Amino acid sequence: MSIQNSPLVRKLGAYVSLSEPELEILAKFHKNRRTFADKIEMVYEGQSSPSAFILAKGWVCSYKILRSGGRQIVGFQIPGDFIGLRSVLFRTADHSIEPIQKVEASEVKVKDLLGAFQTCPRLATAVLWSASSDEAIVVERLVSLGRRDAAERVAHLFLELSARLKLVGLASATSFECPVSQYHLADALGLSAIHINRVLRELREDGLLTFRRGVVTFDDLDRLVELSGFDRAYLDYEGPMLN
Amino acid sequence: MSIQNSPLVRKLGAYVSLSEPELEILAKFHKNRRTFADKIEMVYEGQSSPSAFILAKGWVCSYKILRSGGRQIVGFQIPGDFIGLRSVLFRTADHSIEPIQKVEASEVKVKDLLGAFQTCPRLATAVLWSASSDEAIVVERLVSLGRRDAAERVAHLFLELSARLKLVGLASATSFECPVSQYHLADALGLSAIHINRVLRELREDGLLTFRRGVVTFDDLDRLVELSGFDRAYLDYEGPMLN
DNA sequence: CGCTTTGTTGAACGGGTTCAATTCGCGTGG
DNA sequence: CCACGCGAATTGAACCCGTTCAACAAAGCG
Repeated sequence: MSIQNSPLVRKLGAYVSLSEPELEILAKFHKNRRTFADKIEMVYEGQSSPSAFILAKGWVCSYKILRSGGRQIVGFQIPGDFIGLRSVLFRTADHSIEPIQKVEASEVKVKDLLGAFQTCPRLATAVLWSASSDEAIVVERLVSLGRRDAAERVAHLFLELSARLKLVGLASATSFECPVSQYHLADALGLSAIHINRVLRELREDGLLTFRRGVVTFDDLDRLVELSGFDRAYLDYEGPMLN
Repeated sequence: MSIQNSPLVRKLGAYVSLSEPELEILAKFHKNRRTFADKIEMVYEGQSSPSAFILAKGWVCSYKILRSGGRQIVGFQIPGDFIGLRSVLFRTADHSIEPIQKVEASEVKVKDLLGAFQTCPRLATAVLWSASSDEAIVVERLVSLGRRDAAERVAHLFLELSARLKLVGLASATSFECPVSQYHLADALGLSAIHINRVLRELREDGLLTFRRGVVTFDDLDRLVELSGFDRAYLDYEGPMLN
């Protein structure tokens, strides 16, 4: 895959139009490609000097473990996403990161990243933009956990994932591959896996969506949007905002 | 107050040591001081080309309204905090912002901000750092809403606020002024105001903390930290990380 | 082919909500 | 100075969404 078509460039290019030298730097970041097996932490909470990664293939989730034993998944990352940027900036990981399936990712050193910011300020702006976009996603999930019921949460999460996957060409209008288990969904949405199961059945029987064998299919997109209060605009970008 | 002692400089300086020209730019941002009355939105969801602000005095909250009528408060901002940065970057506000009491804030234009990034890349880095710190706070609240019960949520929020207020010199070791109502707490923590009231009573009767007449007092800090699973480190910075 | 992980279903329980009513604190005007 | 009004705080009782415990089925994998 050429650098122009990599998921990362596709994403950052949506915020800031990138020039040759900037593309070169990003190309350099794409070296050091490594493979990680699923269920083995890439970063663990409390780790010092953790690495950041650019995810090239496969999904990972970032989460926190509570003393009580519970787990809260903060988000799912898909190809093109930065992983662990915050942890790198703060020198200590404030959350763990685990592949959901076998993944490929490029390691990015703090020094290289901050160095690139000095050379190409526009890159810093693009990354700030990307980080803000990630925050918008976390905020939207916060709203889900705070004020939406179980069915609304599930519908909203799948719509969010669909929108993000479409951006990097990994989802069609009504369907996408989704490698997460019902336990993942439970830990992401603040519910029990048992209840997730029941809600998925209801959504299926109501003709809203089907999640089976790692594939999500929207059976009635309009009603899903209506049910979950999903804002169709919130992950839509119409060309670079900084030229 | 000199620019060196403003809450904003105090905060950004914790991430990146700032040079003269950088301080000058920040000083310029501090012009345009405006006053806002409480309960009147400074920014409303969906607003196009909203302004960003640097909060100088008083508290505000940012929130989203759901079609169902419910409200989810995403966070409370205190003096020194950036407000609406994300909305400015995306040209459209994805949340509303409302003063909790009468506040003073300086307006910051997108153009000036992005311009400053070109001139002073270190400033872009500092703002990225600050934004990452804000995200860490949102993530921690996400964990609360997902996996902590009502008493843990309340305790954790007050400990978080205390840590942030201490950074800008607005809290003592065991007490701080907190202008929010029980309705604010409910909307921030995904609970009903009625339940917040009961939980506050329990915390008080158990000798853990007292919230009365706009003042929070920690009656037993250690047990509060233990109860809520608060990470004492997560808002602690030990000097600039970029010199 | 056996074992582990994931998915599925039933029944009892419980934390938190909702509805309804009362009280407190405090600024405002008579 | 007191009556009034209004938002915020309190309390009680019934209800419900989602949990927990327990069991079993299905799918994936070495």
